[in-house]
Amino acid sequence: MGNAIIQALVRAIDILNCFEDAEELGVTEISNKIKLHKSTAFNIISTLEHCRYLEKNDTTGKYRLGIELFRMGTKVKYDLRKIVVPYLEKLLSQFKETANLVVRDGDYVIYLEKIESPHSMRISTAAGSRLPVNTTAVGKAILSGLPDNELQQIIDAIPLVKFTDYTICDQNILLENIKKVRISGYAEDFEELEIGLTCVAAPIFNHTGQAFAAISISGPTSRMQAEIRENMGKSLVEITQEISRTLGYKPSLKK
Amino acid sequence: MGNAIIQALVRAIDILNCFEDAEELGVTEISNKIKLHKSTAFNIISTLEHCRYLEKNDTTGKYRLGIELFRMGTKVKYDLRKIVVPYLEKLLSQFKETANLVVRDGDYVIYLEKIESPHSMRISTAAGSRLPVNTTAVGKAILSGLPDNELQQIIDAIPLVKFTDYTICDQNILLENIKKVRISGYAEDFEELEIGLTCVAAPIFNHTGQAFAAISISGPTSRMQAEIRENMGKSLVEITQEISRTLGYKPSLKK
DNA sequence: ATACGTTGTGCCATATTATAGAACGATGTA
DNA sequence: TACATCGTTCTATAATATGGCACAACGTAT
Repeated sequence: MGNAIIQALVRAIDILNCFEDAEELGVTEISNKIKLHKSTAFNIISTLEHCRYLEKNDTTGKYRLGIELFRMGTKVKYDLRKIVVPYLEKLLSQFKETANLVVRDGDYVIYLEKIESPHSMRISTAAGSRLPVNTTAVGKAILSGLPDNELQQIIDAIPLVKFTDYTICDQNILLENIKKVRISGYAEDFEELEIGLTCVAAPIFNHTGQAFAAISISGPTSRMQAEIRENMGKSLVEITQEISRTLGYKPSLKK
Repeated sequence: MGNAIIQALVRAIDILNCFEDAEELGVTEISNKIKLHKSTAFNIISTLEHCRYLEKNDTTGKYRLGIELFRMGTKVKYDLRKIVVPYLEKLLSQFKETANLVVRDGDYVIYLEKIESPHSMRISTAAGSRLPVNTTAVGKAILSGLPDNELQQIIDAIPLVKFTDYTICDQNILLENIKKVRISGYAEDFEELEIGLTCVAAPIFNHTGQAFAAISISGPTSRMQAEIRENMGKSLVEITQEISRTLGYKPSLKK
């Protein structure tokens, strides 16, 4: 596994990752964070600055993520996005609530796209954000579409972090919850991530039969009554089946 | 100048840059493009894949930009964005046309944000795109806010690429055009980038008195009559002056 | 003012690391 | 069947990053 990996590059990416929770960092701060000699860190940082992946704030002397990283980030093409966005727009016009597309990234889900009501339109600040798979409807939807061994493996691996009083922090309850999702085809999240926020989600399968993405509708709990959620669930299942078929999924294997 | 630059890292970024015009590339293709031995390229590519900055398409065997690059790209914080977006929204509601925020990146401008009419709302595909400074209203706006020597330097350096019949490809005409911008305070683009597209833009100054960004309004030529453009220009100048002051600009130096 | 603890930055010999050549199996083409 | 071309692995050697040391600049406390 640990072969043919260029270390200088990995270290550079480690440095970039330091900026996940901090907006601006100095050379020494970074070198402490990832246990790298100040001089080495400086060399890498200088290189990243030279390539505009980092920028120096001349007034503070510290560094921040650079414009080139932003630019290249926008170049990442997800065919999935092109395929799914029209469906999200359809969902928005149907239910007048925010529709999301997420993909699985290991033990996390990453928001790829968010179609909101016109009121708050703009580049969504949530796009690109990352959440653990157990705390969201989309996470549970994806989990429900994984084979049992992989499902168990993830649940064993991740800490069930409590976000609200309703967050499911018990493995067995989570597993039961997911079994129900497998029957109904869609997952729900009742303020498990945030008080006042309710979500409905369904998984998207690829050609190998694995759930790797999901779409959801999210809205204030007050507007998400049982009947509406059921309609949303049905629509989501219909749509994800269509998308999965587009992606080459044949609903023959594993339920 | 070329000191303390880590080459493996620069090569990795060169590889990422290969994907600007191509969505999927193979190892050999990349190694040819940047004149790197296949084996070396493979090592770097493997590392980037390991870090999820590249992804392998198992069916084609080729590589594409990865989700981690997207995710980190969204982490790039531009305070500027936070400051300017409210103004863009104000412009949109006032003129009902698309409003943009760009920053200068050497001889180019990069679109940071684009606020569009509700009709086409979503993550703008144009955000992150890069255009030469001479072909756009925003580019000319920024040029007008640079000191003469720097202005001349850029104009000498860049090729004046022809996009449409109206693109300004003559240095002298471009310079005269920019002098007019300095008087009026705002720049205009009459189908110089694209037939049917007209823009009005004004520069944003930082605390050192240099123009480093600009905002613009763009719309179909048919709706952008002289009187409207004048109103837009006035609004843009007002707004950019306010933003520049927020950023610490003191309109004392250089006109 | 002086002294100290930081900071970011530059230099240089050494030891670690990436490099590029050759060769592999797999796939596609003539 | 034979030939190209693909991605991938291995290895010795050559090239490179490393990290110790030192410096100037800044802020803080003596």
